[in-house]
Amino acid sequence: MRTKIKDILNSESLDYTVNIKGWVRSFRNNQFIALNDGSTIHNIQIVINPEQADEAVLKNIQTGASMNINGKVIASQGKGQRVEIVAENFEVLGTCNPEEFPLQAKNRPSLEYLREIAHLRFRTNVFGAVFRVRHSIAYAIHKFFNDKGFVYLHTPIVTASDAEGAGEMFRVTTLPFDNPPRLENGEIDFTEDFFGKSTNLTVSGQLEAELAAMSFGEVYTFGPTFRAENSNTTRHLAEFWMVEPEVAFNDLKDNMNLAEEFIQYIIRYVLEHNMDDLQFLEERLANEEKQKPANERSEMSLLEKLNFVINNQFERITYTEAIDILLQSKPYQKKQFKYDVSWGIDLQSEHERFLVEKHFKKPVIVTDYPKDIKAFYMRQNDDGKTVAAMDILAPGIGEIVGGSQREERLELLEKRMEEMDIPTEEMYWYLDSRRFGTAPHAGFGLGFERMVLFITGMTNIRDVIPFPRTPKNAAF
RNA sequence: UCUUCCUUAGCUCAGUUGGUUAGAGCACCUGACUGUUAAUCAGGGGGUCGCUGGUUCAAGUCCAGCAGGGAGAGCCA
Repeated sequence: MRTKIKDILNSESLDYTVNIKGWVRSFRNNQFIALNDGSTIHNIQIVINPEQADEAVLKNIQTGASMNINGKVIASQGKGQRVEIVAENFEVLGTCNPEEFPLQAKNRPSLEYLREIAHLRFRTNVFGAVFRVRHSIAYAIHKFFNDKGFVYLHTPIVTASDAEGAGEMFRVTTLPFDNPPRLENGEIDFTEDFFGKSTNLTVSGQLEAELAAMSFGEVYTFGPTFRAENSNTTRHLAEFWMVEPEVAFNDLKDNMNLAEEFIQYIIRYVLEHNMDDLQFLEERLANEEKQKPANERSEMSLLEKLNFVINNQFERITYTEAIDILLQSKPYQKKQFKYDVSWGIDLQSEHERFLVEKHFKKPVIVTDYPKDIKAFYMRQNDDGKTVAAMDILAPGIGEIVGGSQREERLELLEKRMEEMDIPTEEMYWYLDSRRFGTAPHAGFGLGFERMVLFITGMTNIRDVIPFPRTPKNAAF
């Protein structure tokens, strides 16, 4: 029966026999193996007697090799660790040629290089920590909603809905791309396609979630999402995971409260369950920041930032107030913004960063945006100019949540769809939810990887998903 | 897609105003040592300087194109 390294390190007991299996991180002095099994960021030290070992076996104890070890857990005879394992017998299960294996203990591979060997990068401390934390965040999301009585809804990955306008879509088809069937006017005949119509990968499960919310009251989705945008940034992926709660009878304020509670819950959960990994990631971030000029370094360490977010309420301002703050800001008056500020503009990155990182220095919820820069389904406010939208902006990440109260009034929704050229006939199923027992409701979407970025302090979204899909890259 | 920067050994990087045989640290290999902590010490091997073309007596170095990557912007989560 295999014992996990995490359990040995967490246990107070000594002088018991264990079997452990894992991968060699380093082999020192022909005698000391640092072994890691992924259960924790920490290694355990295995002490072997080189005189008892076959020389051929000894030679195979190389960085990256997998081993099976039986031995006794004892108080460490040396300094640097509390316990160690004296091996009684051991074997190398899988060898690892050091001339070919790139992850050697003393190497300092860059994150960019590790991205090119994403199939091996799990075996590093950084990615071990990141993906254990990623797992915890995913689990915390399900636990949060489950404990509140939400129903987890699996919305379709292949959709025919082309209406939402959340971005460019990936087409799904079985038609031969070199010679597709065509109509008389030359257009491709999608009635011949697998689904009998043009289909794409989903860009959002929101519209389907709204339908289910009209029965269960509280639902959430958590699944892959695809955007075929040619986005090359540290915070965009072509394939990413999104969480979308949708709650009947909630208004915008309820929606904000839910989102804030949700984010704080996740952070609290990770602080409670992944402190070892967070401490390592905090150190990693501190080292990365040392490379930057002093004025670009963040004022808080990773753990300080996370504690700050759970201990302080998010700032809540309306779009109109945000514009006023920007107009009165130093960078605006000194003409340091690249983009002009006036009521009606979409906030640019530089504006969001000023509000979040300079002015409020904490997460900010901006509400009630002009209706012309937001989606058709958002509830129209009485002023006739704005909609009940809310975006949560996080330091270093930008928009981490986008949500709104939805337009539940059929006539107003139909009118807005017509204004925005959304085909109402095709969307009859969506409009039916407003025809039959419509109710006020609200929801939001949280970018899962952006949340992982925020919590781990990593700076590139490609380093918080196992195998990133970005323009020109679908390796592994 | 736009702007900008980068590409030299397995990894991280030097390489001067263009000038002989392109360097360092680590990794790797060989040997020594054996309570080490990114073990240490001595020795050794390792390069189509991203690719293609151009300028020049001479190109890692200058110019152009292409490819890949980073950062920022747009779009958004």
